[in-house]
Amino acid sequence: MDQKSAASGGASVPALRRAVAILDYLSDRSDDATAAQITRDLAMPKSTAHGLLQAMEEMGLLRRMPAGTYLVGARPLRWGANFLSRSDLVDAFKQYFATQSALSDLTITMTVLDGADVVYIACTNSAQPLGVTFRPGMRLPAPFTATGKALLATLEESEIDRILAPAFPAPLTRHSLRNLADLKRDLARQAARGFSIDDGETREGMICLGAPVFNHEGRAVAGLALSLTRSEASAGRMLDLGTRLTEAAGALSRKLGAA
Amino acid sequence: MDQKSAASGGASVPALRRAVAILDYLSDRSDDATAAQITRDLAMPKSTAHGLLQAMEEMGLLRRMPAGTYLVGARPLRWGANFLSRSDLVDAFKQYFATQSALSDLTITMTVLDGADVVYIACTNSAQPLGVTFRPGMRLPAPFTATGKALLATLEESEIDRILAPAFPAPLTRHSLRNLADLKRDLARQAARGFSIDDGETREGMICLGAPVFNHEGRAVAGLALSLTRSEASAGRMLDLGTRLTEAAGALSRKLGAA
DNA sequence: CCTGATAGTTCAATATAATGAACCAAGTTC
DNA sequence: GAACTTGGTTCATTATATTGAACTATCAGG
Repeated sequence: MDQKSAASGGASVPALRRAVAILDYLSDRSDDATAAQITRDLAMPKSTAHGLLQAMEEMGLLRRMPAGTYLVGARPLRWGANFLSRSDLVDAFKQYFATQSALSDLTITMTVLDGADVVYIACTNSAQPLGVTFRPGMRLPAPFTATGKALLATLEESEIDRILAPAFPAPLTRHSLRNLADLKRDLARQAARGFSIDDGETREGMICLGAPVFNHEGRAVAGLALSLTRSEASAGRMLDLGTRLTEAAGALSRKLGAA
Repeated sequence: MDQKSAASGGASVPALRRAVAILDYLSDRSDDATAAQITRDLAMPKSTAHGLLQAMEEMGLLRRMPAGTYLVGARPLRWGANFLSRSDLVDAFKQYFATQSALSDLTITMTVLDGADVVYIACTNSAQPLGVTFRPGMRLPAPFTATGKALLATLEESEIDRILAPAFPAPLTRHSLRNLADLKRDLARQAARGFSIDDGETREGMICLGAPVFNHEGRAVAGLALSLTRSEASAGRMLDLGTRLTEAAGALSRKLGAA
């Protein structure tokens, strides 16, 4: 997607950057890629790609199929697992929503903030198709998502500026907020309302309600959201769901030791 | 754990190797690590570690806590998720065992082969403690696990030699098989029996039964196992569970399109 | 308050990895 | 079947990242 050119100081470590780019590239595709495609699409010298792919395969970062195409390997799995196990968030999520029949068969997601993106760490996908199927590991720009807004709203304004001022993300739909000023207005409305709303900003026709989950230190550590189609979203239903959502977020926060 | 010194040709890409080592190191620990610890334990030059950690944090591979310690970052999550979503294995596993009350509250695991290791991709952990809690992303040497043996048994002998002849893994317990010849004898017994057994080879006091899952091409793509404590494992129970396990493996194989 | 030790940062020299060009293999088209 | 295209491999050169050493900051103890 981007390749911010190490504006700050420090070493460049180009091999590592390239490797990360390859893994991201493969994770974006739904099929496997040949060495030539990778070389072309990522615009690297042929021999560089060659050596790198070989090394990455040897390390288990990549898997070479019999046909000679490449797939993401098994090694990163444990890193991702470690990231998830570092918090009780996912466990708390699963436990809580296993017992909430009123919210069953809804699309509910939990994310954490990573730079200007939210990363999905737990999801229950409803049977009703939304145009998006949420999966752990997915990322979306925080300003266009309900969870992202819920999380951003808990930050100091200076912090928001630090994260988003350098580059506001490109819009995903024609409803996506366009700049920092719009976002701040939206966050203010959210404060008055009690939960955040993403109305078609991520995906045309999808509405999401979001609320933050706090840990024992009172820091917002995750965003909780539920998603539905525009046609399901009557004003009354949304108010009801918004209440249930903030309750759920409160319950999860208490589970994590928040006051 | 190991750092096979690129015996084959190709570029070394030391920065990448170092980064992978750091991520592995952090994934092995249950707490976060300071820059100095990483530098020391991984025996890198101070300034190298400094630059690398900085770059890795910037890329989202690492997360720097307020205290200055490092944790695995969010970026690898999507790679792991992509690896899992590349097959229907995990979905098939969850669907199948959601409907099997006879096997409920058992510790059941599914792995794939990655070099000489098995990598756990799906797990249900029983309430009874086994001394190990299986988690996706975990890896263990294939010759000491029931799933690993089940998978190795489906390979040509030449393939087994290619994988294990260079270096047979170090034993985990005093029951762990010691060499390739022992392993091959064990695989022969398994063929006669219909499922594989790990009797305390992974963990003292834990017994696992394993069977392979085949895909539509007839290739063994995953190993399925159930684990119990030695005291739970009467001969009769094991035979019963072994039968159920092979049934489950067959059902999963059919779900994946195997004949 | 001073001293010593430990952690973190900077920078220039050099060992090292990235790369362009040439080479080989395999498959396609006319 | 010959010429062409495309994908994959090798290797010497050079640009560049790694690293040792010097430096600063922070902290604990006497």
